[in-house]
Amino acid sequence: MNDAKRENLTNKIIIEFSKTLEMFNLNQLEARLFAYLYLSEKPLTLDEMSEALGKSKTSMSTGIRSLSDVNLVTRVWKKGIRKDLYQANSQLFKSFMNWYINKWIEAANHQKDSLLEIDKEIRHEQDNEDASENLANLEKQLKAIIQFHNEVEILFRDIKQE
Amino acid sequence: MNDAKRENLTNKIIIEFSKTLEMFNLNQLEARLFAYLYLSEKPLTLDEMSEALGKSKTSMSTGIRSLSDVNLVTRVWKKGIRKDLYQANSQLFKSFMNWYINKWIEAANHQKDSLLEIDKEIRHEQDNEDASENLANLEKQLKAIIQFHNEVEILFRDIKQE
DNA sequence: AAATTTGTACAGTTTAAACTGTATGTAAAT
DNA sequence: ATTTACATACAGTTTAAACTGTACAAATTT
Repeated sequence: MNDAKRENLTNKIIIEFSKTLEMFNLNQLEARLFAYLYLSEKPLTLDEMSEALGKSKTSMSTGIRSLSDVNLVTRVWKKGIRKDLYQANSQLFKSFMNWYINKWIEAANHQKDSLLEIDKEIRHEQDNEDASENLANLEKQLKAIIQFHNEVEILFRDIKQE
Repeated sequence: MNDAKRENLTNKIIIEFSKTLEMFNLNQLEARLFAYLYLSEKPLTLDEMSEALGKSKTSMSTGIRSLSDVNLVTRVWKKGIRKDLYQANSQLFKSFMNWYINKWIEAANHQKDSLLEIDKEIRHEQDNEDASENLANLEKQLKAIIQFHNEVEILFRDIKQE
């Protein structure tokens, strides 16, 4: 009956930890997966995770792949073991912040570029204009939105250096 | 045919801007709603938004309510107009960052408290232990998770002051 | 080489989120 | 006081996300 106690405590931790992880835009499965993996002392196989979380192996496969893609989880080799083993990256703060901040910078930058393209289009439109219409206001708002993207990008770049 | 041109440009902006807004955990409707509202020069009614975004008035109502709840959108009064009028808060960076950072701080803090409760439970468990089991490792990991929450909270508090 | 074990692609199902139309209570207008 | 116009609660529907089981290719074991 002691294993049950331990499992109960583990579950409670997973539930709370997951809530935070979901704020990083992990979906529920990914969050639980990471949390469980982190709490485990040793690397785990897809089958073990499937068993523990009560979800299909396919789900584990896709979930682990997502987490690996963003470097939150690492595949690990152990001689004599055929199955893939995975473990959570142990540097919680560093791993998550690094990934998240970069995601923000990249997104802000990319969308800013797209918006600058649109701005170009507007200005071009304003040139050969029949003067019947006024795009000036739209462009003014657009400029503010671009500036917003700039500020977001700068903020996260600053955080990156801290 | 000039209105069509303008609408086309507006749509392009909305699409790009929305992507950024969704990174703040707005859902698609909320993002588009805010973007459209921001681009509009004047406050809009639910019916106007419904018409413009091609979604039901009920959707507008719930979407606007969400945005109002977090202070991204404000209700506005104009004499002689019976319908509710809404406008986007014009201080993009300030509004979004303020809201988002507070959300993070609150969440990190709250989950940290829950985790501390669990830690208490574990320590209590360890006392009247039949020694048959070892929760030490679990507690070690839990401590690290709590520390993670601490660091997240501190980071966002720092950002808040900049 | 044959047989077994593994991860994952894919089609189909289940579950949850998003959305709509009707109904209702409230406030303004007549 | 009656009528009209409005926002939203709610039940039901549609759409999208999450999940599963089967099948298959790659790798290992026999």
